[in-house]
Order: sequence, then C-alpha cells, then structure tokens
Amino acid sequence: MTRQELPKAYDFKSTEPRIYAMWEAGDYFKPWNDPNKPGFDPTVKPFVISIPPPNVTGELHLGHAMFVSMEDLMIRYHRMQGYSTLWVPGTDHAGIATQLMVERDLLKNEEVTREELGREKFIERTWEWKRKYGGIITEQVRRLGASCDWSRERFTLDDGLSRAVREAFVRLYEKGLIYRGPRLINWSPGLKTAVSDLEVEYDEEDATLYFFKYMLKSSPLPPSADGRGDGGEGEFIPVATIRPETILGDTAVAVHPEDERYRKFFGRKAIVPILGREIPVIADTYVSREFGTGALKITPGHDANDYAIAQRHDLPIISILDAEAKVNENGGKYKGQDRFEARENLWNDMKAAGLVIKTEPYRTALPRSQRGGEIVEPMISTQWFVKIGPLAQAALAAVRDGRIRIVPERFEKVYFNWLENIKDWCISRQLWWGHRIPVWYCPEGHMTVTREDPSQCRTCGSKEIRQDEDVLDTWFSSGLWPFSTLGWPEETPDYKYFYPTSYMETGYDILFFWVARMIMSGLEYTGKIPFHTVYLHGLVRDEIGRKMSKTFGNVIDPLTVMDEYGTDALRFTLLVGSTPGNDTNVGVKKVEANRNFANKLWNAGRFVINTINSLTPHHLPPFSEKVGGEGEGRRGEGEWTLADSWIWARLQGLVRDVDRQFQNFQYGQAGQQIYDFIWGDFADWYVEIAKEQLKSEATREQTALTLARVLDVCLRLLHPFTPFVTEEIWGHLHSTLRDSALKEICKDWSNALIAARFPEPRKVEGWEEEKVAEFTLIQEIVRAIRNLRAEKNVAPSKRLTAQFSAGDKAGLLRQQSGVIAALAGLEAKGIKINKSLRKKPEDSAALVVGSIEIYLPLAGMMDLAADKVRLEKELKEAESHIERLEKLLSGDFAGKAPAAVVAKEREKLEGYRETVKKLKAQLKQVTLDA
RNA sequence: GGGCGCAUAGCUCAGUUGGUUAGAGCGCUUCUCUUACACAGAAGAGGUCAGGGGUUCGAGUCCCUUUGCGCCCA
Repeated sequence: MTRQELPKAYDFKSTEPRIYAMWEAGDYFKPWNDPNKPGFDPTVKPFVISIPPPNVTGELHLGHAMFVSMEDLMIRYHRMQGYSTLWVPGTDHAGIATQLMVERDLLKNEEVTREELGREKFIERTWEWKRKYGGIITEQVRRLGASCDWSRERFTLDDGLSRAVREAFVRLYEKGLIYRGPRLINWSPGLKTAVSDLEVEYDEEDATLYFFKYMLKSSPLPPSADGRGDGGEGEFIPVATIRPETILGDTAVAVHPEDERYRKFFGRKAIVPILGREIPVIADTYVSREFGTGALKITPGHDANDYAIAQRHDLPIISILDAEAKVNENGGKYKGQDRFEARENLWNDMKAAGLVIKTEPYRTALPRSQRGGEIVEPMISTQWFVKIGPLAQAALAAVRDGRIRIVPERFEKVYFNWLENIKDWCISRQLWWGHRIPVWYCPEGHMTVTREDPSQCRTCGSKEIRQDEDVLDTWFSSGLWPFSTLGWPEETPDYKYFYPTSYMETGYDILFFWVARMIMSGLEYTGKIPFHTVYLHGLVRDEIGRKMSKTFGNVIDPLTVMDEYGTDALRFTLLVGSTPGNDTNVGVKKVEANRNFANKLWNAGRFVINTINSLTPHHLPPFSEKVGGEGEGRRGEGEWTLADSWIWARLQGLVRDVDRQFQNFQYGQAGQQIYDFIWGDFADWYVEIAKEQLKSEATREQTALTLARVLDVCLRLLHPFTPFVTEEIWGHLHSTLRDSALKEICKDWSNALIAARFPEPRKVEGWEEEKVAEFTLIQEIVRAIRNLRAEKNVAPSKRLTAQFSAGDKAGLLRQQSGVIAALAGLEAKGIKINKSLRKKPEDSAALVVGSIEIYLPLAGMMDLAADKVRLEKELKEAESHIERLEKLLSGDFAGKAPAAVVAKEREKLEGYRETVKKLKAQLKQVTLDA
C-alpha cells in the first residue's frame, strides 16, 4: 500500500476550510435527536447554547473570537459526551450601530441624510445594507470553527422574532407593566434619542467649576440682629456649578438646613440671572455643605438629583433644551443656541452684570453616550418604560435559590446588587431601525395596543390611527433571544424540546445589558429560567493589559492572526490564557507559541501514523487478544514495557484531571494539562522511547498500539480546543489504522473526530503509582547524565560507557538499560549495572541519583576541583532537606498529618539520607584523587 | 460613598476541597540540523508567591490588615 507522505509542517491554510466543509456537509452541527424528525426521543437530554448574537453588520473582533471559542468548546465537549447538542446562531439588528453605519454611508456616498430620504426609504436601504454585509460576520464566525446549526440561524428582525417582540410588549402592556409618560431620561443629542441608564458611561474629565452670585430679592422681613440680611440690596448666595447654562432652568436654590451661613436666607427668593425669574431658597439635607460653596442650584429639568429634590419640594420643572440640545423658548435671549455656546454667552453676560465670582479647573465624571460619545443630557421626555420591579424580583429569586448558577460565583453579588437597585427601563428609542412600538393613537388620544396591526381605534373606532413613531431598545428583543430563536411564542417542537437552554456564555460586561434581562424576560414570558448556568468570560486586552482601541492602535485583528498562525492557535490562546471572569491579555507571541504546539502535535501524529504504516502484518505475533476488551487498560502487567505502563498511567491521570477541570469550568487549566502531557510526556519521552522499542520485534506492535491509543485519546481530549488540527490528524490516524494490523482498535470509531466519544475517566487499577515512580527514577537518571554531559561539553553524538552501582534498583535498571542508553547517549553494550562496586572506576566522573551511583568515563575531561564543587553543592542541598525533614517529622506533623502524607515525607528523608551517604563517599574519593 | 477583582521568574500568566523542592510560554545563556518536528531537541540561570499579623502539624492557597493598580455600581 502506498501512502502519500504527510507534510513536515501542519498546513492549516488548506486544512481548515476543507475540514469545516466536511463537518457542515456531514450535518455534524445538528442535534442528533431532532424534534422535527422521525425517531425523535423526547426523553434524551439536550445541551443547548444560544449564541450571543453579534451585530449583523459588524466585523469580527477578539471579543467575538473569545465567546465563539469558548462556546464551541462547550458544545463540542458535550456533543462528544453524547448529548443531543444544539448551538443556535444568529445576529442582532443593533439599532443604533447599524443605523449610524447606514446614515454615514448615505451621507458620504450620496450626500443625503436619513431625514431627506424619509423613514420608509431609509429602512429599505438599511435592509439592503443588511443583505449586503450581513453575511460577513457569520462567515467569520464559521472561520473560527464554530459548530453551530446554521439551519437554525436567526436574526432579531426576522418575522418570527418580531412576532415574539410584539407578543412580549403587548403582554407586558396588558399586565400593566409597561407605561408611557414624561420622565427625566438620558438624552443623546447626537443620536437624538433617549438611551437607558446603562448606555451612559461616566469618565473623569477636566471641567470647570463656575462660581457666581445668586442675588436675593429684597426681603420684606424686618432687619435681623446683626444688621445684615436686612432685606437690603446686594445680598447673594454664592453658588458653584459645572454647567452654567442650566441656570436658565433653575427653579430653586438649595442649602443644607443646618448650614449657619445660609440659614437666614430660608424662605427668601433668589433671582435667576439675566432671566430675572424668582425662585425660592429651600433647605434640603441632600446638599453637601463641603462641596463648592455649600449652596446648590436646582435644575430639575436637567439633572436627576435635582429632579428628586424638586419632587420633594414640589418645585416646577423647566426644560430649557430641545432635541438637539439647543436652548428653547424658556431660555430667553439664548434661544436657539447650542448648550455649550449658551454656556459661554450666559457666563459673559453674567460677568458683565457683576454676578461672577470666579472659575476653577475641576475634575469630574461626565456622562457620555456609549454610542455617540457626546455628553448625555438629562431631559424630561415622554417615553415608554417597563415597570421592572416585579420582573427583577423573579430574576433575583432564580439566582438566589440556585435555579440559575453564575460562574464565577462572585458575579452573583454584582447581579443581586444591580437588580435590587434597578430603576424602570426606558425602552423607546427615537430611531428608525428596529422593532416599531406596537401602539396606535387616534385623534382622540386613545391608545390601541395589539399583536396584529389594527385598522381602527379600539376605543372610538376611528380609522385615523397612526403608529407610535419610536422603536424599541435593541436589548428588548435580545432579552427574548434564548426562546424567540426557538420559535416562541409558538409552542414549536424546537421550543418544547430545547428550551430552557443549558449554558449562557458571554462577557461579564453585558451581565446587566443582556443576561439579567434575558432572565427577567424568560421568567416573565415563558415562566421558565432561560438557562441554568451563566458562564462569564473576561475581556480581551492587549499583551500588556490595555483595552484594545482603534484610536490607540493596539487592536489585534483575529482574521490577520488566523491568516498568520491558524484558527487553532488563536482559539487555544484565548481558551488556555483565560480564567473565568478574568480579563486576559493576548499578544501574537502567545499565538505563535500555540501555532508551534499545533505543529508539534501534527508531527507527533505524523510519527505515529508513519509507524503504523510501516508495520508489516505478517511479521506480527498474535496480538488481538491484547487489543480489545476490558483488559486493555491494564498496562501494569505482562509484556508491557515500563514506558508503556507509564504513559498509560499518566494518560489516565490526565483524563481524570481533565474531567474534573471541565466539571468545574476550568477549561484553561484543562487545556494547559493536555498541552503539557502531549509535549512533555508523550512527545519528549514516550515517542523517544518508542523509537527504541520499535527496533525490537518483541515490542514493536505493542509500541505501535500504545502510540496509536495515546494519540487517539489526546486528540479527543484536545478536539474541543483545537478542532481543525485534531480532526485532520485523527482522520489520517483512522484511515491508517483501518488498513493496518491494528485495525481492531478503531473498529468502533466514528467517521469523524467531532462525533467521537470524549474519553471517560477510568478507576485507578492499583499498579500505576509504582510504575510511575519507577519511570520517574529512570527520568532522573537520564537527566542527571545529560546534565553532566552538557556541563562537560561532551559532544551529543559521543556515546559513553557507564557503570552503575544501583543497590536494590539494579534489576529495574538492567531491565531499562536500553532506554537509559538511548536517551542519555550511552553505548548500550558499555553499560554495567551492579548492586555495588568493589572499587570506583578510574578516571570517571560520578553522579548520585538517590541511592544510585553512576560513573561516566570522562578521562581527559576530568576536572576534580569542579567535580568537588558540584558534589559539595549537591551535598549541601541534600543535607538541608534532611535537616528540614527531620525537624518536620519530629514535630506535631508526624502525629497530626494524615498517615499517607507522613509516610511520603519519611520516604523522602530516607532517599536524601542515601544520597548524602553516597555523596560523602564520592567527595572523599575526589579529595583522595586530588 | 458601596462592592468586586488583581498583586507569583525580566515580560505575560497558570496554580479550586491547605500537604511541605511553586509551574508554563516568551525572553536570556550554552550546545545540537540525532531519519516526527529548527514552528525542533538537550542542558542551564532566574522567584523571601506585594508588606504585616493570624488560624493550622503544615499557607501562594483560609481569615484580618496595610500599600499599590484595575473594574463595576451610585
């Protein structure tokens, strides 16, 4: 049989698209138990994740790469465990972001604004845009290897999802949980829409604190004792503000009730500068006496705290700004001016009027629009709100009583804190791209709120109805995502079988925006939790922990990285470099290292495959009874070599560890351990020993068998992390095995690794510990010899002879002399192993490994002085260990620590005592020779 | 103001029921193109696990506290 040689380096470029196409064509991404197909078994437990839908017109960034990698890992792991697995993909219409994108494009290419175009035409154009660019992000998600069921892909503006949104809105309305009214909201003047509290960000910035005089109206009261406050002219309260233009909307000046400085002014009237309006001086404990001048101007129409004070004191509320944040008719002569322009002009006018005291630089947190970046203006505006209290209570209970688990746990506190202090949710947006609010008004002012578009007013029958102009917050529809994507409000087969979903995996930055709202919505509309586990990953930062930003220029483009190092390398970097809920720093150096790992695996695989290929069937002893059956794991007996037993024991230990890590969501740790095993144990040690074992007819086949089995398990373990390279190697391994003398071992393998079973932990059989200990001794011996060779600059090609004084380990060493010789560069025939040596070999350097002494003939390279230094150093170290252990064992430790732990330490002590004995003898010899 | 997180090798980070010689990658030093791999192999240097206190036979790991940095909420 002829096989084409596998290339020396793993070629991810040609492999990845081919493998992904194979998976898709093979329907591997679909749940094997499908409620829409014959033979469906409703008792089979599914595993379901809904993808956090990326912006439909967005482009892939590392945040996407992170969640796709993480969720694909979860999905592949569960799929390999046999769950009927569904990962629902889809995209979000992302109201503001998309609308801005299209507006910008229209302005740039056609010099037309959306207002000029008109609502209908603009929406049409946005759909066109979506059709043109909407596929880019999903293609990029595919490139990451995402094994989602593309036949179930959804979009938040789909007919079905739009129906879900309308159903949700109408239900809430009917329950009285949605209302409309004028409230103080956050207004984004750039976008000309209301935004929710969450969409406002606060950053410390340089600002100016303006100090001015609030003149008091002459008092009708009689003069006071100190002769001041006599109602005369010139009295004022000094006030400090960051936003002088809001003076135009002031309706009071507030001071602390116990503030002696201003006490005398209570009940007096102050005069609004320039406008001349009279406003009361009020007392409120909210005022901080320490801040500024201790007096606070109250602008209830443009400040949330002032609004609250105004409610308490029944103050009038004056709006002074319009939708573009320009001064309106309430601003007198400043009408029509931009808020910052008005600030300057008003201040100048006040200066001229002698009302100004001073200005000072000041640092404060300014509210900015998360999207537009401009300063958000609190304004009174008529908007739609969700009365969130009852929903929040249900959502709190679901996490409190454990129906929903948040990983890592500490985010539960954050979640509780937010929901306990939640405010009503402003859900209307003055945008065009989104779900239009399903409310119609007639000229009489009646509202009609229906699931189907009405043709007349429900109250008066008027046919002159018009729909509310606003659309809903995008997060309103995202909140329905886990069930709307499965068909809700219809009781579809998918909804009935796959809902509630299993995990919700996303970044902690949208815990409030999205996760909490999904939980509230899920409980409200479906009566069920939308998922039982929330896994939160951290943010991806650059290699030194800075947030990635285009303006800063430190953005790493995942597509470029994948072009350069392959998808698996990027995925492995993101998965292994992160711990739950913690931010992770990514640099291309790490990706490169993981590209190297993929190549290492590839080459180890290549070695195994070539080995199997070169087995000649007719030379083989009857082996099949060893191959199959339950006994295959028992590597501690019979013909298995020490290395065979060792690698098998280590592998089973790895499988147990990985299993445990996966249960605890420690994916990074699991990946790291698989990496260490493959590179450190399998490639560096077992493969090297296998080369020796393959030379001997007696051990050839069992070695090939072990190589194949260990590689197989490694590939299965690693597949959820690096699906492409593992699938590719496994495919070669599978086809090679099928045509080999070892075909028995792959008889129950699936066609593709993606559908293979994940390794399950086996019980320890009892022989493992001893074999691992024995092999560890061999490793120590080999390392000691290599070390000395390197120190003495012995050429790697130079084969040395060696004599061992091995005591009770002589048997083991004789048995393993071939391994030691091969790995340590010794001449196999030149190795002499005795229990003890009557006299020390001449011109030899001595090594001590525990109770074993090793003599290497290094005539001509001997440096007795250096040897003495080396031996003394080792002696000192061993003695310090003895001292430490003796102290330890003579203390309470021996009595209170578990027996096994104590025994282990005793054993160590014995080992060091042996070592010291040997070292001392060596030193004596060296001294004599010198 | 309230809450949370982080501080471990030159750099970036692992280290989850506390077990006694703290690990990896990158970087650094020396050697080697040994027929799986130079995207590699071998050897090596490098850490009082931020400071202090406590619990314990035993603390990087648990508790308290100080300092520095970051984040969230108000």
